[in-house]
Amino acid sequence: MSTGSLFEGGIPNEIASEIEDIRKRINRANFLYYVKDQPEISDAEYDRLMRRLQDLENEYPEAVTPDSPTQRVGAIPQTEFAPYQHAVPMLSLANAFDADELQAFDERCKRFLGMDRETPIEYVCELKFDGLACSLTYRGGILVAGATRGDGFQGENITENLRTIKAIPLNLHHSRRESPDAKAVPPVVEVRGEVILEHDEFRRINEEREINGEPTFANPRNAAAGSVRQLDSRITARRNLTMFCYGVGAYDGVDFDTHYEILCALGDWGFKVNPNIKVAGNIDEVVAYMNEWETKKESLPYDIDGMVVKVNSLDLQTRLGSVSRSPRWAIAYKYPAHQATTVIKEIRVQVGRTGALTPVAIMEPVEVSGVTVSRATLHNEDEVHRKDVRVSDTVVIQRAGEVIPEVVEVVKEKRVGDPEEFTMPDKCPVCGADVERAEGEAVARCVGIACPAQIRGRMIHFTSRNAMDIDGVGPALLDQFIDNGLIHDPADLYSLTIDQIIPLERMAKKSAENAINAIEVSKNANLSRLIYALGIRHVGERTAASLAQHFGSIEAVRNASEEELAEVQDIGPVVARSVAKFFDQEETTEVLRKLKEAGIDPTEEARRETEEFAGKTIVFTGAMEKLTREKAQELVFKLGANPSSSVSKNTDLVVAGDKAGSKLEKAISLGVKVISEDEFLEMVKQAGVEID
DNA sequence: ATCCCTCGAGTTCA
DNA sequence: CTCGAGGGAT
Repeated sequence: MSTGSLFEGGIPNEIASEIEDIRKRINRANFLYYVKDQPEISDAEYDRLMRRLQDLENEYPEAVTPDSPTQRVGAIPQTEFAPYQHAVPMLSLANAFDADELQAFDERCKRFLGMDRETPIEYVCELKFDGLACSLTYRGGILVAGATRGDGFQGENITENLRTIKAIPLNLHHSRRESPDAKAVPPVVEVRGEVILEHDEFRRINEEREINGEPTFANPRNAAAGSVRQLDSRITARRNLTMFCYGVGAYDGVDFDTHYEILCALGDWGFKVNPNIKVAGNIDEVVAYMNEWETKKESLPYDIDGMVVKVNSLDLQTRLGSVSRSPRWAIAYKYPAHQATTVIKEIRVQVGRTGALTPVAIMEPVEVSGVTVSRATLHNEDEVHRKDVRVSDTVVIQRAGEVIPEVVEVVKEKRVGDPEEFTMPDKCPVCGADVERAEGEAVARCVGIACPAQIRGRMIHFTSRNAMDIDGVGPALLDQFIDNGLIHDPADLYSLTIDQIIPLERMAKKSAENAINAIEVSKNANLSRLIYALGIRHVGERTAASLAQHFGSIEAVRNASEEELAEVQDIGPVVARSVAKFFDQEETTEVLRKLKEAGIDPTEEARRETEEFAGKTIVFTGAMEKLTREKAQELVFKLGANPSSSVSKNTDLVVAGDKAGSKLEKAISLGVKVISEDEFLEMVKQAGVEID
């Protein structure tokens, strides 16, 4: 066995230098790709280098060092994380929720420093990433430890996991900059930042989990936190996390004058520093930055939940110091939260007009994006079990599409004891009739014929805006009619007299007249509205319009056989059976008789095919000024077009009003023609119709 | 049998 | 707005 010049520590010299060379090239490629977003070598070339290094290291295991790029693939599973004591505590920041509170922060700083109000303080504004705060410790420029923030004083040692994140340098660069203020890599430095997951990667992970039947993550932040705290770092390695660095904890052997200098130095050393940083000369510029990002944040490929404002001068920072657990020299401006946590007080079961039983979560009221929310639908029994929502649970809620509240997930760690699982009652909570859930269906239904909840629901539907449009007769008034035995079915509305209404609670003469008047006006409703108003299962606005067009009168629909019904466009066996069954019922015959008696027997106006609209599929979105969406749909239908509610490649035209949302986006991405309300009205005029 | 497109139904708050 | 399911095309 020969030793000597050819061998060093058991490794041939030329091998040692090749290993070193490959590592340098891989590190540089990683830096350019993950930190700078400007790759210089191809993926294939990168893979080739990686494989060569892996081979060499397999052959010479002594050559493996902790900062070798091969070590990013993850280590074997751990049983738990060791606690990690932060040398300098990772403090939390005080919050500001609007511009006034930022101004107050500025004044507080000045007062504390004994400055007059006119002298501006320089601030650094940064985006506040919605991820997991972590700290990285480097000795001699090599990553030796990484930890979560934890409670600020003690976190968890997750070095192995953080090592797998490609945006984190395993060894620090010596500054590439020539400028005299460039900082050399210090012997010891603790760097802080936020580990996040970009939207694309978040989506990819959830799709993968969905396929594997695993629960999906509610948001990128949760996914990032879950990934970073994996006991098996090989899983973390597959999650493509990234990290933005924004500060330092303990450090030695380097001097800084400002926070901005620190950020520049971090960039020089090879960390990923977010480019959207602004040095603001005064607090007004800070407010401008905040306003600017309120909308611009939507276009970022990752989530931010606000911004961070820091006094730039480290000297001033030191003079300001800290109060309890947060520094006086920094503040976090938080955008209004789109999510919040609250507690489930009760899971109530509602009965709809079709008898559908819907579980609804009644929650401790909580503010979500500007409104107080206290209830949210849980859709159906399966949904409740899927999310495993139980009474007394703490849940995360959000407003879907910025409007309708929904329960995102249960915070399992906060569950106390073992609350009972939700079960759908087997008797209707309103009328006590049996509850049935059809084979393969998601909804359970009350089978009661005379269920008051269903009757009430049918009445509300009958009078609703898109049905008979009886303005001034709302749910409260209908309840009184029903409770006083004045009406039993929708047709009874037409035999109500003003003397019957006036004695009712909170009913002035004027409102009574209005109600009677609105009922009278509704007699003019067209056939499709009447069919829709009857509330036949599976018959909504579109199907009602089809039936009206095809048959022309209620009588004709009633006399149609199941087979004849199924011949109508868009009506198949299920809908045909439902319609036939509806008209077979004695109650229906009775209602129709009473309606006719009241003079309600509309015929459908034939559609007038126009050149402009015939055969076109049109979607209306957003708020329009001159017309309601419903009126517009009715109008174009009469002119031969097919109004639709969703945009697809079959859509010919999208009319976008004010504040149009996802439908407009979809139309643009599909290349569907989009016009404004004014252009639409012009088209209508061309078609020879006047709008009042 | 399977996929895609639509429609229907239920829901929240100011 | 979203989910589930019916209808029709493939």
